[in-house]
Amino acid sequence: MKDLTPLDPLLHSQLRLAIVSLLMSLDSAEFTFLKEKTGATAGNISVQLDKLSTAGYIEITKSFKGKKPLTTCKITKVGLTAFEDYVKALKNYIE
Amino acid sequence: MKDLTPLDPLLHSQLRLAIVSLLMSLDSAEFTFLKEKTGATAGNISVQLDKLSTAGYIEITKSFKGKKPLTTCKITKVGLTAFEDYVKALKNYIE
DNA sequence: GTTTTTGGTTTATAATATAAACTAGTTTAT
DNA sequence: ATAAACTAGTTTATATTATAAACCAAAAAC
Repeated sequence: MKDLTPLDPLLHSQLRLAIVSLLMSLDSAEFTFLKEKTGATAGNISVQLDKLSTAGYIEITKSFKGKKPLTTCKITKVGLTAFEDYVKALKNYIE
Repeated sequence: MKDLTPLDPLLHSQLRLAIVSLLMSLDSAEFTFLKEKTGATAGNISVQLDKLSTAGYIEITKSFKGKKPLTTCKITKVGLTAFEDYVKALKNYIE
């Protein structure tokens, strides 16, 4: 019957899922790009990136674009696997 | 490109999603059954059923099985549509 | 008849998401 | 040259949500 394996709480969040979803198809993205695409506030994004980074799901690189700070994000192997597992688990709920 | 339409927060919750997922395939379920299947505490389920019911996603019927109280849940048309919409939106995130 | 179990609800607490306020620096206009 | 406004974020406070603990009424077991 239905397998209701708990869903990774780190990914089962509107904004973090949106971010990781974008990173899955882009491989690398800038902070401002994520802000635009998700429509979330900068503060919210900052917090969620921190959580994903702390969990090792993404890697954050800080540099400069000209003179302005530039935050770039990239999904890690760990994040990729976590996402795939999440999707697999989720499908049991929605199919 | 990716359509990150916000996910219905009422459904995007581990436990409520599990409950609605079960109701989708069962059409009707008892409180104790949901408790068993989800592994959640009775209090948690009680609260989440209330929220789903208030939103009109499920219909709750209170009766008696012999002499014991019996709470039965059934998904409504509104709930069914909401679930379908949720799944549709979600697929943009995970596919 | 009192203890335990069943089937819940209510309420308190912990976790999470979100936005508001702030920082540090840059560009623009005066 | 300097004040005003903007960029790119971070930190912190608040609102929301999830969850569990405590509770209640009735029934069943002892």
